[in-house]
Amino acid sequence: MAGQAQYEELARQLSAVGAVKRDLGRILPADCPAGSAAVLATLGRHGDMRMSKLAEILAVDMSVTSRHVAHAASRGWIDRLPDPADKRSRILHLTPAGLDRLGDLSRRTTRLLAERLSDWSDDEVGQLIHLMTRLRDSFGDCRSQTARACATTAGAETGSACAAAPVAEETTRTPADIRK
Amino acid sequence: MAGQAQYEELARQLSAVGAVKRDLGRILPADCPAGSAAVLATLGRHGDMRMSKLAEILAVDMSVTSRHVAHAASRGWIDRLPDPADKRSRILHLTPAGLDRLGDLSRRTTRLLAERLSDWSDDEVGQLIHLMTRLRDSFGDCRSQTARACATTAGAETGSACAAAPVAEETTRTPADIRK
DNA sequence: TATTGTTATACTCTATAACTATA
DNA sequence: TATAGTTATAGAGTATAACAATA
Repeated sequence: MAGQAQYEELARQLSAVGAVKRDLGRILPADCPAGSAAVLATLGRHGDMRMSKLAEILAVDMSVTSRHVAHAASRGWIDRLPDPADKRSRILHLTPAGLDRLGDLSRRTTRLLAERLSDWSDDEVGQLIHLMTRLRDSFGDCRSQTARACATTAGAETGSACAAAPVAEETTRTPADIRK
Repeated sequence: MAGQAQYEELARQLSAVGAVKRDLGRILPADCPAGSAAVLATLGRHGDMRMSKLAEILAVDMSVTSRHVAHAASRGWIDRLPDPADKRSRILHLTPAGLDRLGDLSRRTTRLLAERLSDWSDDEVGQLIHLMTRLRDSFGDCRSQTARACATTAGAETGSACAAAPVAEETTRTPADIRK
């Protein structure tokens, strides 16, 4: 465990990372906001999946995911195929145009990172990736009942710690109509 | 330097950190949004400073800073004292109430981090802090002409790399009225 | 004429709630 | 009755632009 001063500093640095994210966001093409870019990147990394699974990976409410996905679909970057096993479900699938777009996004991001981190060693970048991944895992990468599905579809995941601390709320779902 | 796959993974993890930030944001008191909390934390860490300096540290446009500061000031958490050296300027100063509030924020944040990172070693937390600080520095902690002031007021800063790559735009300032 | 700070406006991201169509 | 997904609405963060006061 760490001391209070360390936690405070970590909180500050987490807040400061926003500046980096904003910089990365500024190089995106005008018709592809960060939300859609995240959708494309996630599908590119983990393959086809359902809305709920995507919402879980992105750790945002499904309503948010739905909007980002709708935008990407309207541009023809992804298809929302029917799920033969459940007619309520939709299988998200990257189209060739989506792959193209994703390649473009990758090049832009890579170029900026390579420029900014030109004096970083391969090992340092690896360490940062490792620690950030661990951080996300510690903050409940696996929440609620859908947690089991974590390692199912995404085989080459990051080695998440699914048995960590219990998390109160459920992230990918909103309370639903509990009319008291 | 690192490879493209690493940069792509780093970009994904940077995006994913948003979930952690959102979790931290959820434990804030209702009258203190993240923007105001960042203002208080920065003043608590670096001491009194001007608007422009604060905007630079937060790496957001000064218009944004102005709004966050106005909110904090309206709650009595900070004073905007006149700058004897420049009547256009204002010196931001934490009030006793602001210090109280900051203490509260610190306790909330620390509690959550301590809970989530209970299985992290002191050293691991330190490494993450180190790498995130370095990341922010690499992304132009010091931009534009105000860069010189970086180490002036904040002595115990983080050892930023002020002589890094040249940055195109200026972050704490908007184009101003260039009526063509 | 340039700079400091403020304000108005617009856009993105997010969560909550209500709704549909299935299960 | 519960779940998958959609949509409407509201709140926060940010950037751009225009403005006021001062340098």
